[in-house]
Amino acid sequence: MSVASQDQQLSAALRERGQRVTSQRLVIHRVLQELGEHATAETVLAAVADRLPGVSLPTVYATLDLLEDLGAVRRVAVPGGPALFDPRTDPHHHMVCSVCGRTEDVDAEVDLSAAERAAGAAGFDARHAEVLLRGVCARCAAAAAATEAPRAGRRPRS
Amino acid sequence: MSVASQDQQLSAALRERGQRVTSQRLVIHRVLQELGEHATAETVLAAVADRLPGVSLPTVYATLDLLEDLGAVRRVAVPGGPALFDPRTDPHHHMVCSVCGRTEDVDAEVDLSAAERAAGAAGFDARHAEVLLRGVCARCAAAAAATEAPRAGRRPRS
DNA sequence: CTTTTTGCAAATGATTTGCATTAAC
DNA sequence: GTTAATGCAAATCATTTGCAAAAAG
Repeated sequence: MSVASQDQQLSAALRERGQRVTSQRLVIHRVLQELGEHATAETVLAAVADRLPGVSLPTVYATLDLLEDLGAVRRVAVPGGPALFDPRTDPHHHMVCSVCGRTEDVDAEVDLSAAERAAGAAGFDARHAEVLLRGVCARCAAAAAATEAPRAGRRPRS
Repeated sequence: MSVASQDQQLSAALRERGQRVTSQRLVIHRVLQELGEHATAETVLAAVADRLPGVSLPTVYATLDLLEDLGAVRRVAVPGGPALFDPRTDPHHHMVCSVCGRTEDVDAEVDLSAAERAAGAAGFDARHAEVLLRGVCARCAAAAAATEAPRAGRRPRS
């Protein structure tokens, strides 16, 4: 899909909700698409700053929030880390490394209908479903094997 | 399982790792079991305070962290909210209301092996997998229907 | 006795809010 | 013109850290 047509779609969606089409919204949306990968609000701000001097973090947050609401972006909750915003909106899953926080996509066919049905039965209107994996990434596993580190007291987040 | 035997298990696990068995650790563990539902660190602190005057939040956090590591507790990442600690360790899933943040269990049989395999192929050692549903809970859906509220500007977390 | 845990106070980091100004419509 | 959106600075909230005192082994 072309950049122009993406802008079109976003503009249309905004107008339909009676919200305004601003350069910030368009640029932030584009930039996240171009990044192509999960990004924190800070990262988005940095990437946007070139093209739109003076953008503020609050605006980035507000816009990402809005885009999530519009279904144009998916928020990935990383336990104990800043939120990640994922430009991919097609069905896929995530794995999060408990050690370093690294978050990556997992492409796999999983039938989530049973979970959606159960939620629906409880009166919950599910707008989105994904699998979340927690564990240790290859890099950290290797590092741990090498270090064979101590383990005590208050544990650092690494 | 009796409270005493749970204490035993935890004590054994701690000793095996060369860590100390303290009353804080035992009580926090017990209390979370007794709460039976997802709780924030604050909630745990409040519940623990009765039986263990003087406990501090840092200790609660450190202990919940440790319990998670031991597999005695599961941390549920709620996007844009405080972390929840779930005493249930048997396989189940979660749904989070995007409006009020309410988080509930979802019991459903879902085959996650495809996702685990995909992660493993990427060198990721998955220690845990669950389905995360995001949407609107029954209560908030009803409230929204009644209010038919405005929608603009920076959006409150509600 | 030695080393880990704890409590306290203070720091940090992410995200949100108040408010005056600017930009959309 | 009106009203929503933005930028800025300051506030808030969750979580973590430094350090000396207390407790476990």
